[in-house]
Amino acid sequence: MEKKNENNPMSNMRFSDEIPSAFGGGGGGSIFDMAGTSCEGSGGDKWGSLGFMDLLGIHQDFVAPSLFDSFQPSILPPSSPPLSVFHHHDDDILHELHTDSKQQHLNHQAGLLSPASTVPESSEVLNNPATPNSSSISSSSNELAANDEQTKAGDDEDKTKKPLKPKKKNPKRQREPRFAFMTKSDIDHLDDGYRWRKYGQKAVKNSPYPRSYYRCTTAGCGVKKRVERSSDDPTIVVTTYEGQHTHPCPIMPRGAIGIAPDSSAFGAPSFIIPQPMYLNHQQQQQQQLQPYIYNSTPSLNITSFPGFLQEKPRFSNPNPSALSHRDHGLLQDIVPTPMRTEAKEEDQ
DNA sequence: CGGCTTTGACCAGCGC
DNA sequence: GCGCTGGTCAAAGCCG
Repeated sequence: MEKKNENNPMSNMRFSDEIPSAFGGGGGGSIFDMAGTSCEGSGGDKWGSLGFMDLLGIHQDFVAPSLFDSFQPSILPPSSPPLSVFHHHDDDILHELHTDSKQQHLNHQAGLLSPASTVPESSEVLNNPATPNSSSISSSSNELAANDEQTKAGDDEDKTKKPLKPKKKNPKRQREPRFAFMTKSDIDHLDDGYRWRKYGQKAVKNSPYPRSYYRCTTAGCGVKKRVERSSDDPTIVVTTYEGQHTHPCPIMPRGAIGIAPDSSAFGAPSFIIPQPMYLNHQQQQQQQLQPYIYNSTPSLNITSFPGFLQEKPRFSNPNPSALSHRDHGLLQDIVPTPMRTEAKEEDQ
């Protein structure tokens, strides 16, 4: 297996709710380099020195404060860039992934859109409440029935096929909220302080890079995460968390202020996702010419996908105000996704 | 030996 | 109904 995450310097991270699987449409948006630090997490032993929890810590130090501040629409200056952290509550995320760019295009054509119009999915999504039980872990009578059928079918074919397994078969598969971010990094699997076990890998359509599936190894914790690389930019890694950890992070990030484990749904910090702010065309072009880069550390970039909004309080920063005094300027280093999308459109 | 990754197969959902 | 694709399972193999 490619235990390639080692010795990797911090990378650039981007936050988003979810990213188009192939990135084809151009995800991406805001990017700002952040200070990179080596991993303090134990996970580093396996997955390298990159500690996501460190990243989180960095967020505190550099990003989170401003993000948190900025996430408050009311206090966002008109020119404030869109936020970079998003999460999903369902499943339509996939749908979004595939339609996101299209939607953004439409949005852009419409000019400055209201966040609501930008993220129709937010309200469309199934929004199934995250159930205590991991959706993929629980079993049901349906499953049992399915098992029976599978078993029967297996009788006929298991000579040549693997024995059928009791797959989950929930009528409406409930999905945990999701939280995704982009990371510009050589490292595929970021160390976020939790322990993950890879349980699958799939080729991604329109992308030469496979998608890996990980599950939190802690007993009873059904959090999953997907990791894939952008086909457009192989240096960008998309990590999507799904579910909530039912346990505290094994490795607390240094200075984990405001990132309480219990409020951290995905092993990621809790953010208040602001309504994305869009720049007008001119602004976008300007920013595009001059990408925003926060140079505290040249290695960490965070990109946002303005198409996503958060609406669950549990993701809100426990104490945004405590951070509000910090560094507002950083937010302005975020480049809105629309820029990229628009650029692509123009290219075509 | 335990934990993890790899990998091929299977299942479910969705679009056509 | 069919095919495609995403997501998951679990045996086998690897590694410390």
